[in-house]
Amino acid sequence: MLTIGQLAAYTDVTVRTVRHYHQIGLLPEPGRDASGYRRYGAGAVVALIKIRTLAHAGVPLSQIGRLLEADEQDFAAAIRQIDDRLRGEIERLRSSREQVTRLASGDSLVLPAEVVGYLDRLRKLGVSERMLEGERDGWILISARWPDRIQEIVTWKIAELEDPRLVRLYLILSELLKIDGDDDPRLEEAADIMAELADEAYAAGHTDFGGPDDDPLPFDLLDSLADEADPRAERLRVLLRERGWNGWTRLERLDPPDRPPNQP
Amino acid sequence: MLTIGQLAAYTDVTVRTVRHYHQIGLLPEPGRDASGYRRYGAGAVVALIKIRTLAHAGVPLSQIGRLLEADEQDFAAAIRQIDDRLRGEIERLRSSREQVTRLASGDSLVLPAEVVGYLDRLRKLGVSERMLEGERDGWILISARWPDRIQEIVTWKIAELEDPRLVRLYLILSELLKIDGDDDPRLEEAADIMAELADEAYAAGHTDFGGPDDDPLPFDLLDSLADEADPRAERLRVLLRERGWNGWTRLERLDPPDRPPNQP
DNA sequence: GGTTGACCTTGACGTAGCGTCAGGGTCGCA
DNA sequence: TGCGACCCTGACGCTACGTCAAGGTCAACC
Repeated sequence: MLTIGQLAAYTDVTVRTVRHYHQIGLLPEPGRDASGYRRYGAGAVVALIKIRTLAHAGVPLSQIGRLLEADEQDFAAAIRQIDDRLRGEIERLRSSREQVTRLASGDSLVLPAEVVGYLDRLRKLGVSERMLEGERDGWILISARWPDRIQEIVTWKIAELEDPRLVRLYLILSELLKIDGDDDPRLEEAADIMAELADEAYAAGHTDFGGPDDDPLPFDLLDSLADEADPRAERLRVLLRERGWNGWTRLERLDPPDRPPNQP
Repeated sequence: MLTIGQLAAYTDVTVRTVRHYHQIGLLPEPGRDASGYRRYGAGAVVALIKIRTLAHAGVPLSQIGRLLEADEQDFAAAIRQIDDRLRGEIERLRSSREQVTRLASGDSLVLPAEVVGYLDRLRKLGVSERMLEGERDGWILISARWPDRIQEIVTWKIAELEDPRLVRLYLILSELLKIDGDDDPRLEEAADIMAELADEAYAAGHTDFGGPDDDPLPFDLLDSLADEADPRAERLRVLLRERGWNGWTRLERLDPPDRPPNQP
């Protein structure tokens, strides 16, 4: 006859685990010896091994009791179900792991590799770290909303960087973020560039500025992300309104144009 | 500005989760509007996405805070650690799943396929289901103790089945289990066969009857498993002692032989 | 025969990451 | 003016045990 410790050691579980199984009625309480110690026979070892095997496979303890008493058909069905759960769980972990391996550097935090490439590109162009942090946060929002289209979007953004005016825009904003002045003339230059680019795109018939669907929330979020990062973002929006464009990360043509604008 | 429900929907977590992250200080409490509702900006969305990504990857919430503030080096180290954990977890689940797929039939409950084959073999020889259940339990003990040697052991047991006397022994025991009689003469015949086989093996120089190591516990367990299954097992042990053999699943030569034995 | 250390007993609280009421107040719309 | 869908705090529940606490027991050693 075994003590609880010997039983636990033999079946490679903890003593607490055995007692827990008693508590929930999964393993029957054995008889006691003269001093009140539990004494186990071989049957308990077998029962505990069965329980342990199923529990280790992720079967909820609440199901194991029924499972061990089920007939072959029910058992097989339950096993299939458990296997499905396991497969799903493995898949979930596998994809999590994929995500995590992308987190090797701070830059790629929760961002797909494509976006990291884009950010690196900006960095090489001379965009400041401060600006890059803002970009990064923006891309986090974008990646969260359109995880499937992220490659397409990045490709498009990279192509846009061919235009030196856009690069200039980035560098201006980058510079402005470094200083504190509230009315730097370069803010106007930035607005000029943005409006100019928007005008051209509009003329070329591109109407879906900035995004592939109709949900305005992501764009509002991107806008307010900029606002939270720097108060001058709002000033820039005002300048853009003066030039006939509403919004910020997704520009909308103001029709009829209201320049000068009525600021509320 | 978003309400907590909108934030949760956008980041694909539950409202309760957001509140939980506030509680443990992982996500800062935002400002409140006039009626006490929490109002979130875009920064909160970004922060929550970061948290969610790490949490989903299995990073403990208690580490996520530090992780998000760590520098690139610490971050990379932590990520490696997390990746290791994930890999281990996946491996564990994968092996669990392997185990579970073996559980397709009741027979194979927690038993490797080789053993199931052996049990099938016994069944075809005409061994009763009652007897098979006992065998099954015994093999569970054996598989638990020598998982690596199970193939070897099964192979050896299958080879032994070539001897018609052993088959006869199984069938006798099988028959005896079906009836209730306490002193069937076939019990003596069984003991005769067992002693005869043991004598031959002893003469041939096989000293490790029944098992590949010196730990007596598994054999004691196997013996008492038989005792628990049927009280006549003890009677059989007595008969074996009379024939010069001690034990049951692992026979030991009594030297000097003490026949007739002194029963206590 | 006393002491020590490893075991056993019950009981109860702690853990992680939320889910799920309960008992309220609020918003927006017909 | 209601109604349903939100929001608030507080608190208990869940899984599968881990981990004290406060005792009793066993075996060995001095």
